[in-house]
Amino acid sequence: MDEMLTVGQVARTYGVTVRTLHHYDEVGLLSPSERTPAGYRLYTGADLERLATVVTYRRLGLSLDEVGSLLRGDGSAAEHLRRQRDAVMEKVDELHRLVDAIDARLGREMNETPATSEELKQIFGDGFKDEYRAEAQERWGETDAWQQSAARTKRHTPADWERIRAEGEAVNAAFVAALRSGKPATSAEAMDAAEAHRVQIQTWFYDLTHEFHRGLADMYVADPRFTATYEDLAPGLAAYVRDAIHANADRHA
Amino acid sequence: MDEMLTVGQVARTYGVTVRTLHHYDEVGLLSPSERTPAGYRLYTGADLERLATVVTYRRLGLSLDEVGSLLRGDGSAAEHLRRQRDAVMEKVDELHRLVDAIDARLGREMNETPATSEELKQIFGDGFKDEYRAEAQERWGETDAWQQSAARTKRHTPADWERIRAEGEAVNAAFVAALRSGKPATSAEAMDAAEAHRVQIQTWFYDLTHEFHRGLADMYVADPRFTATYEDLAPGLAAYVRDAIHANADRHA
DNA sequence: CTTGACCCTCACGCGACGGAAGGCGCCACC
DNA sequence: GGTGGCGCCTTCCGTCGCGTGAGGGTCAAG
Repeated sequence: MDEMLTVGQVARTYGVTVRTLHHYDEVGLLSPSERTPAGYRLYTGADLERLATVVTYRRLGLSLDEVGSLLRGDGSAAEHLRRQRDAVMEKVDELHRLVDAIDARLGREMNETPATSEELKQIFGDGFKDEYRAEAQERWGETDAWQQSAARTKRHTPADWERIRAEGEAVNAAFVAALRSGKPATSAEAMDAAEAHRVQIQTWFYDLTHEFHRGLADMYVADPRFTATYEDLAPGLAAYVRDAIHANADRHA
Repeated sequence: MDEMLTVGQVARTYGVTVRTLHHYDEVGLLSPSERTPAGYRLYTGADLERLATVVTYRRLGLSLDEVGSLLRGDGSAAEHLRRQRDAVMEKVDELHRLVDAIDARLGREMNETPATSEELKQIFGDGFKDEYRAEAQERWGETDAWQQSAARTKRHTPADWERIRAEGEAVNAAFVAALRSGKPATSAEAMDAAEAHRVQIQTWFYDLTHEFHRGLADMYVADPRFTATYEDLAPGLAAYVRDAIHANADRHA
């Protein structure tokens, strides 16, 4: 019943090393409740629960000290997590600025070498886009999503676009596969594809809530280009995708 | 002319500590080209360039070893920079996933513990979200337009879809032509293409007001499939189409 | 010639473990 | 009842990228 596990077993099942468990024991973060007469560490169910918490917190980048105080209960966990979240977001911003800096240097680097017509087209296109971006933002750029999207797409290279397109096709393929196999739009497969779709947008463009995702889904059925593309892939796919996205949003509500 | 700088000056201008420079010297990553008779480190312009590279690489979280091999490695500066850029983007993605994980955990923390007044405030703040959702529903939800569209698309034959697709391509071509010829998104050509787009949707799908057309336009920039498709046709086209539609809506207001 | 800012070289410390050494415990098989 | 092999124990030193002194030399200004 109350199976006790040794370090090795615990390490394997929780994806940490024995040394790490020793370390947690040393610093008093997680000491096994029992020992065999020979001194073997024995971890109880409660120990394992605690370990699970430690492992997840660690994956969020918290220090062992922070994890410790979280487990001792001083300071709400939510507060800690929000702080951590802020720190990560700040880092993201910093990296974005870094990308801008790299792009600037790349631009200078490219200018030293004679630009090919292809590159000129790129540069011209970018300049063009930026011009309208500025104007557009002045007039309509009030939504958060648009600003995020604009900021991020500016940094996408042609290679990025290619990758985005490829990823999009993969998501489409997943939808088609789910539909072809007769699974309903509320099936896990369909919803997973929907979630993948959402995550892709979130990764490359802007933070997409499930609610807003619903809006996109409706668009897919409503817009001819989109619908035609989907219907070309498989009849009924547009509506299927729409329903899958709604189902996925329900699932995450 | 060739001003040489001492550690302190270099440290200040590059935002690193003196100790860090000493360390880079110790490990042979960046040794100043010269020294004064008294042993003071003197950094030349070339040294500083190298340092700039080191600093940027380091900000990406690369180890000193990795930075070293990159600097020793045979590769053009542009190649370096592109690698650097990819690394940053990857890191950004990773951090985004981390934020997601933190958010998920935050959600669980909030649900498990009885809500304090502070948290209640947070939740009430999320009432914002409900408001947002109501607004989204109003804009994108189960309006007449969507129902109309859904009803109509069900009756479309494969031949219809093919025709819709062809018409859509024609509209796209009009947009591309306008963009390529250097016409602004507010030009008559661009706006006409936008109007053709609207009419097409109206005939095949549902009554599309200019106001609602704006919503579609924003989606073109916001959704990767659309954006990627448009960007494949011509860089900057997605934003161009969006702006043209808005301009057209302004014209008809 | 002193003052104070700057520079030098050791050299130890940290956080979160990795890894090896040297030895004991446990189980299976002969 | 040996014996081999694996797992466990503790101890201790190594790693990475520096921070932070200690103890002392250098340099320009007053």
